[in-house]
Amino acid sequence: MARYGTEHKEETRRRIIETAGRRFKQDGIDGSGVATLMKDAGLTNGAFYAHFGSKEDLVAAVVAAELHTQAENIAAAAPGRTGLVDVVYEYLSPQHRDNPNVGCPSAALLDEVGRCAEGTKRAYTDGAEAIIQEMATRLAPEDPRSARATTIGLYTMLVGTMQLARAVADRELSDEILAQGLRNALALMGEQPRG
Amino acid sequence: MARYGTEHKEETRRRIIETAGRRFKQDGIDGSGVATLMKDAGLTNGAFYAHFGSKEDLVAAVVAAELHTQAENIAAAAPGRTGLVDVVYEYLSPQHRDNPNVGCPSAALLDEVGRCAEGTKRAYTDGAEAIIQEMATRLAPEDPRSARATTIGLYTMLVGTMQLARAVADRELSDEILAQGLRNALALMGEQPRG
DNA sequence: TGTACATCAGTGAACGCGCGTTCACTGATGTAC
DNA sequence: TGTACATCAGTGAACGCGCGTTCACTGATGTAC
Repeated sequence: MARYGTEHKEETRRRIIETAGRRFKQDGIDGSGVATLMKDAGLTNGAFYAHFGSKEDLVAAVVAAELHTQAENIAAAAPGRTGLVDVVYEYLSPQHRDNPNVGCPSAALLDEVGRCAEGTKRAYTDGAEAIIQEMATRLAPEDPRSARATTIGLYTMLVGTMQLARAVADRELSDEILAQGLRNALALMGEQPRG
Repeated sequence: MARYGTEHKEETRRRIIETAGRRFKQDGIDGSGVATLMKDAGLTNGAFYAHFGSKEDLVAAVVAAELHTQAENIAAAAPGRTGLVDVVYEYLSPQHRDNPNVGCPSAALLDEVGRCAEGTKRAYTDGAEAIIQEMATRLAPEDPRSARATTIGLYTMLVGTMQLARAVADRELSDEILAQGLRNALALMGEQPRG
C-alpha cells in the first residue's frame, strides 16, 4: 500500500475493534472468524497480526472498548436520576432487543466472557466497575456506595431481561418480558412508571 | 456391536443429551464439537447421526431437557415460599458459580440461545414458561398470575447475577456480586435474609 | 530537481487442525428353518 | 439342537470447509544524495 502518517495504524486498529464489536455482538465471539472480522474492517486476514497478537487479544480490546463506550453513553445522559431512567427505558426497548449488534455488550456476550481468558475477564471487570459507579452516582449522588447493592441488582436485571427477551421464540412473550422488566427496574430505583 | 432391547437406543440418546448438557454449559455450544460430545457419551462421532438429524437438533433437545430438569428441581424443593428461598440461596452460591457444567443452563448459555435456530428458541421458551409458572405458584399459591412480574424480575436477576459473577476476574468482587444479588432477590420476594 | 533506496501497512496464499456431516463396513444378537 | 441369515447400533475413515496463524511479498511514500 502506502506510507502513512503516524496516526494511520492506530486509526486502523480502532476501526478493527469497532467493527469487531458489532460482529461479536451479532454472531458471538466463537461465531466470528478472523477473516470475517478483517473483511468487516475493509482489510484482508493477513493484516490482523500486525495489529493484535492473537484473536483473544482482540477480544479483550473489544470488551474494554465496548464497556468504555457504554459508560460514556450513560455519562452523557441527562443529569441525575432522570437520565438514568431514560437509559433504562432505552435499554428495555424493542429496538435494543432487535439490534444486538449496536446494543449492550453484556446482553450479547456476558456468558461467553465468563468462558474467556483472564485478560478478557480483567477488561470486563474494569469496564463493569466503571459503569456500576456511574450508575450508582446517578442513583445517590451524595453517597454512591449506599446505592451499590441496588445498582448491581439493576445492572444484572437489565442484562438478564434483554437476554431472556432475545432467547424467547414468542414475540408477545418477549414484549411482556420487556414490560415487566421495566416495572421491576423502576421499582428497584424507587421511581414511578412514566405515562 | 450387538443387538439390543427396544429401550437401548433411547437410553443412548438420553445419555448423549445429558453429557452434552454438561459439555455445552462448560465450553459453550459453539465451543463443543460433535466428536467431543460423542466421546463424552462413550461413543464415536459416526453414531451421532443415528440419533440426531443435526447438531442444532441436539441443541434443541438439550435445551428442552436442561430446562425440564431445572423445573423439576424447583418442584422438588420444600413446599411454598420457603422452598423457593432455598432455591435462591443455592442458586447464588459460590459452588454454583464455580461449577457451571452442573448448573443453570440459562446462566451458562442464555445469550447463545438468543442466536440459535427457531427450534432451540421454541424449546427454551416452553421450558422457561414452565419454570416461571412453578416459581410464581410458590410466590403466590392462590393467584400465581399476580406474582408474574415479580417472578420474571427474580428469574432475570438470578441469571444476570450468576453470569456477572462468572465474568468478573476479581474473586472478591464476584463474591460481593453474589451477596448483593441475594439481598436484591430476597427483597424482591419480600423475604428477610436468613441469619 | 531527479534518482536510488528504506520503510512498513497491507496482501494473499499456505500451514495444520478441528469442524459438521456422510458412508461403507462390523459384529453380536435374535429369528427362521 | 444346530446352522444360515437378517438386523441395526455403533465404528472409523473420509468429505469439503473454515478456523487461527504464519510468511514471503507488494508498492506507495518519505528521505538521502
